[in-house]
Amino acid sequence: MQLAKIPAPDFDLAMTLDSGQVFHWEKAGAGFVGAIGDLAVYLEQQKDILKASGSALRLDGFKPPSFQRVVSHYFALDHQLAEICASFPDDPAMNAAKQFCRGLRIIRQPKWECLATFICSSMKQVAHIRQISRNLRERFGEIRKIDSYVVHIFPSAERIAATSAGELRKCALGYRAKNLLATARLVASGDVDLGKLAALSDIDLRVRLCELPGVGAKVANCVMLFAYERLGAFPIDVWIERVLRERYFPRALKLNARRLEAFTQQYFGGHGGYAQQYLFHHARKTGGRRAVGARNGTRQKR
DNA sequence: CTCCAGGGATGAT
DNA sequence: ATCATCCATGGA
Repeated sequence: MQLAKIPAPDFDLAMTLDSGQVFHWEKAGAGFVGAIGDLAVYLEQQKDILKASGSALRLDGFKPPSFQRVVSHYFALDHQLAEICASFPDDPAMNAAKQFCRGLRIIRQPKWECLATFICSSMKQVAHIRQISRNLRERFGEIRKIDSYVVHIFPSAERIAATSAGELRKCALGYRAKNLLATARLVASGDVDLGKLAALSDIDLRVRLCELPGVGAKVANCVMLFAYERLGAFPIDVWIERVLRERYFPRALKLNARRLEAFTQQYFGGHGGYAQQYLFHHARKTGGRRAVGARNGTRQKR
């Protein structure tokens, strides 16, 4: 197999793929197999070199230089990580996360795939989101082959729109099935043009995304960050909320979502999305989960 | 403001 | 083998 060699300094492939922003890459041999849009891809990292091979359904006009550009763009190898990290606030929680997450990048995901996946993510944990993504792809996604691997790419909005809520439920979507179906229909019909939304301001984009079934503030911010390159978008899930409460507001009792959001916007600044991703990944991987022995009765009241 | 559906992976017992 | 826990949106 022929592997393109792509320079990738300041990049940690494994950590990036395991940081809760993308859910379809699988370990394979010394690397990972997955897809970038319609393109099946195998990847492995050796120090500062990313080795990659890809195969499309249509072989015409597909040349290595453009393939390398596709991979570099997807993994945002052009993001100036040093500058981004230097823009983070200087506090103990942030500094620990920054050190821990060296090489973690916010990647550029296809819009529909990202939106659909995060609609499915609501009330789910990473392992389960991966399972749902696999179910959807294996049931509805087109097949590609890369080397000896078989890859199911993410199904289009049109394909999802042509299914039924019952079919989607078989993919373990539960009540998310009707939201995914409704949003797929809006996108497939052209009533919503995800590409055109890219022209909107952050505020307007968030409003438009939140109009879609199954999309609230958290999912909208994830899609803005991971598919629209709005690096200031700061999704607040339970992990991040826990970090914020414990590390930034250890004494505050009344912190509603509105106040938290106002704080994150002004405190973390234009690269807040990166800061959030680093805090999130660090918390998730270092047992940030309050010592699982929440046994002795004291589950706070909610 | 509060309450809660909903369901599969995960880890504790 | 059973049981509690994790979780975001939207509606009551």
